[in-house]
Amino acid sequence: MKKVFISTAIDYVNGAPHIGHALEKIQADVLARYHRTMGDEVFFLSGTDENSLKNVQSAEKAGISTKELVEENFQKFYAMKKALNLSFDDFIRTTEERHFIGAQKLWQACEKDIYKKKYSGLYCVGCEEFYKKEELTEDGLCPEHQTKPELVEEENYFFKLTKYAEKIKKAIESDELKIIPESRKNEFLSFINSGLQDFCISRSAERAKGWGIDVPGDPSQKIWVWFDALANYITALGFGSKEESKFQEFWQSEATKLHAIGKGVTRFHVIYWPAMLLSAGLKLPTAIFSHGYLTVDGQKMSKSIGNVIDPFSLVEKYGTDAVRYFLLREIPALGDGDFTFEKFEKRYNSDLASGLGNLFARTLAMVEKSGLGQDFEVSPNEYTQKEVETVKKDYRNNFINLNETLAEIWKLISASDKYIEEEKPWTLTNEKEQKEIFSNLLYVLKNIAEMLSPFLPETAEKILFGLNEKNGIYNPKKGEPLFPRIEND
RNA sequence: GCCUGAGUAGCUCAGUGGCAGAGCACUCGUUUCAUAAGCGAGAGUGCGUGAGUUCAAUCCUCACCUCAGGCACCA
Repeated sequence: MKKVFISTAIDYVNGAPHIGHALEKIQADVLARYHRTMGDEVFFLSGTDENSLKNVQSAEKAGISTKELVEENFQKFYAMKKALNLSFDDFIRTTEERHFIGAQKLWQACEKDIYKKKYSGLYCVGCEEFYKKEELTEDGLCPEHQTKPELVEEENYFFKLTKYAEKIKKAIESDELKIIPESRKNEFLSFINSGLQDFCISRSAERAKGWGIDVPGDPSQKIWVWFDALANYITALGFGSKEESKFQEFWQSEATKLHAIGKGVTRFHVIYWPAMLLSAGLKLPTAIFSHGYLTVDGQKMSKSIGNVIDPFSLVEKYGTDAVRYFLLREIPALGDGDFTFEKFEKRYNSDLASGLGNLFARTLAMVEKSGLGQDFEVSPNEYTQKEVETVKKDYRNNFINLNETLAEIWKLISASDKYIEEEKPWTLTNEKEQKEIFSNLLYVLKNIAEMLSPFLPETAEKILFGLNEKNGIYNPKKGEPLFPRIEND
């Protein structure tokens, strides 16, 4: 049995989740469910990143404690699990003790590559942030406060990234660390070739306002959030704790280890994270699945434009599987995509209501009306079996391109509708002929449901429940429409 | 500014050195097993711009334009 570790990015809890967050979780969920259906043993992880300084700032703005803010927003992110039917095996918050312990252990494991260095930069007291010259206004002022930033010098810990450049490059080149999509691979190879520099992995506790994880042995410094955040993937598995069996099983083994992340943070996952792991003498992830971003009506989602789409209200209005379907089918798995209600409803009506839902309904209705629907023994003909096998093959080979895989499944739906039209089974009186046609249709529906189960788990279950099959014997019963049509006036 | 990728029907995209494709949307026809769903037909003439290579370019080369991404401490 293959072991598979799949993670989502851990979200930054200074606000509520939007549909872009939902996209990534759903994609990762599909991959996790897919591997389970293939018989693999899966550990699927998600979580929240709670140690960022930004949380401290957001809490101050909101006039509540950082802890309160983080707790409130964690709840909102965690709620996606139920709303979107996500099958996480574990959910880690970086403020949990197990994470603190593990992150500090990881730091210690990297200690030979960590050194202190003075760092100076332009610091805006108002923002409590360092700015680069380019980020300032033309007059060299803070863009937020229009004040002149101070030149601040701080001693921080740095990590010897340079030491691992070659090894990382080789891992990427050889696909030992596979970057999906391939197009990003070259981007990072050229990034490495342009020369890496050591990076800063701590900030002063004062600047962090006491929020975050202490640097082991130096409480005047906090671990930089990225070093801390990346560690979640292994601290959740018990790294650094007394009970490391999951860590051994799913990380330090030949297990597939895949991180699903947004394209904007790919660098941290293909360069910094591997370097940290190499330094600590640990295994590297095997694949980075770097998805694109969502726009709404062609525009970037932003609070000021007011076009942020809330996944919860979408689910409430259209249902979990409809939301999952739209995001998985309309948005290229590895590219950017656009959300509009118009597109959503179009997809819903044409693919789900008129396509899948209608095919299911008409098939069961026909079988029911024919009177053949009891203890129906299904034996599909060769042509049908072959057709299904062809789709299944593509399904397995190209699964990662989730939107294309769905399109492939839909070809079976369309073919079935054509088949029904050609055969017109309701006009037949010959029972044998009818039986053959229904046999083929029920068989296709069952396979569609099985292939669909990672994508639309509830719908797949409903279809299988309706087909009511045991050992090739079906007792179908028609239920409520899977996806009632959306009527707009 | 530099690097990479992309620019094809209303929309989303596939594709090939030799008469330009699919799905959705649209129009017409048709059917009733079905969620006013299905099926068939049709219209759409479009390969970013300019030049070059070639018997022949949407596909190759060059330049340009537009867009997206990357160019280190941003979850």
